[in-house]
Amino acid sequence: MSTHHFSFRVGKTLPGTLARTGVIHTPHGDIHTPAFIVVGTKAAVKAMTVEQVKAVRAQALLANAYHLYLQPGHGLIEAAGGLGTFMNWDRPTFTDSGGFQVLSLGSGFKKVLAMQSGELADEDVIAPVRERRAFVDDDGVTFKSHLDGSTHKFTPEHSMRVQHAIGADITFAFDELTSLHDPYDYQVASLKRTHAWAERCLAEVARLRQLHPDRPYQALFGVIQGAQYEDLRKQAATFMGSLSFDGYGIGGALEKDRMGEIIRWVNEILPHDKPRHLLGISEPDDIFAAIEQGIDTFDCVSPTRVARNGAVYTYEGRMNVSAARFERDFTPIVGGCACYTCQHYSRAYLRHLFKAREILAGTLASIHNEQFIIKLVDDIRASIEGGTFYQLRDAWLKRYYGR
RNA sequence: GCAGGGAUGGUGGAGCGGUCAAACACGGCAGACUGUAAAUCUGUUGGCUUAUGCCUACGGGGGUUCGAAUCCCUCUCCCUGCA
Repeated sequence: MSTHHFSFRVGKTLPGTLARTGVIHTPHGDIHTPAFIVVGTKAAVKAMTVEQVKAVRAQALLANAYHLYLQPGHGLIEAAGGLGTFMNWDRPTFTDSGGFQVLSLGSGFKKVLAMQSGELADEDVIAPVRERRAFVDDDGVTFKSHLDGSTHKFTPEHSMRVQHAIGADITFAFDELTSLHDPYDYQVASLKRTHAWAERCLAEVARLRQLHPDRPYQALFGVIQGAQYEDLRKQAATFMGSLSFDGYGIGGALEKDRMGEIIRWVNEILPHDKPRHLLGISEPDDIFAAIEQGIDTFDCVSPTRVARNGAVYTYEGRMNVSAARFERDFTPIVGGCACYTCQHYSRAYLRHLFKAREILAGTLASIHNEQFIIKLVDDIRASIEGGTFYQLRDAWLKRYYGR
């Protein structure tokens, strides 16, 4: 198997489900799936060194084309020898296309990401047009930089060129994210646009590969949209599955209550011999549901973001370690946890660091949270190999959510 | 000693007769965070009880007034000038 190519091999499967183990082979090494991919948007996992990220057994890292285009300036990472070399990360890398920013800087700017359709009022989810910093049309997305307000046009071709220059092993097609609150008509129009963009991404990548035959192979994953609608998700999986992508991302608005169901619609249709990445998900119940329905990899900012804001994972659920009740709790976050933080520091010390606004607080909490979620996914992988998936799932979820 | 200026809730600091349990900031407490706009954002923050309720509170005491953190007298302490 050439180290300069990309491949995916399915290992064990779980009868009666879409769950499977596997190995994604990339020019920078293998990823044993299911796997949690840590997020390092701007070529850094926030508050963590690469050594710390390796120590929590992260197999791969995902950065973002939008941020790396704006922040260090276009061309710098390419000049540095690519993303991995630049940031001293020698394992596999992914880049997101900037598609998420269509939503997070557009209709979802300064809003919460809705995970249930009826839960919130539209005005809590949809930003007024005048406040938005991203505007979509059929050609692409016009961004007003969150850094300096300057205007940048991202098209499918542009995103692929940026990702090509960054040099990640796995790239994503440029897509449009919608909100659960966008009307059906808009979801239809948006999906059509995302599909047109997918074909443009494939064409541009083909052009770039021909132009630079010496470069290591960069895989391209197409992204399945369609929000919470079964017909649109299936249509998306059918169309995208027929194109020559190396793998697939499942993205967009996912109703939490129906996460597994939505993923199943898609994964029953997508080619079974290609990897499937679930974009932006890491809550434990979602992870179990997604893996059961055939998801191979995840990425999510939640473990580190939540950590910087004082929340840490335990087997009994997530807790805010800066709470007063931990003032004199000299036990580790999780007894027996193998992470550096739990091996050396107490809840009381972490609480102190958060109250004292010490930067170390976010680092120690991030180490624990990343380790916790990575271990969870690793344990699930082992349970599929060992045929104990359901035992692990039921016991784990009961302990964590108390239900 | 004389003249002037101050003393406000955990802290700093507004208010200068009623709409003041008292702006605002910080601190405290609680919560949220799912392809990173965010080491961020919400809520709350005298007590009792949970109400268009009562009590206690704006250095201490005493007044004026229907009503005072706000005006007057006095005491204590602090600051700035002049001696």
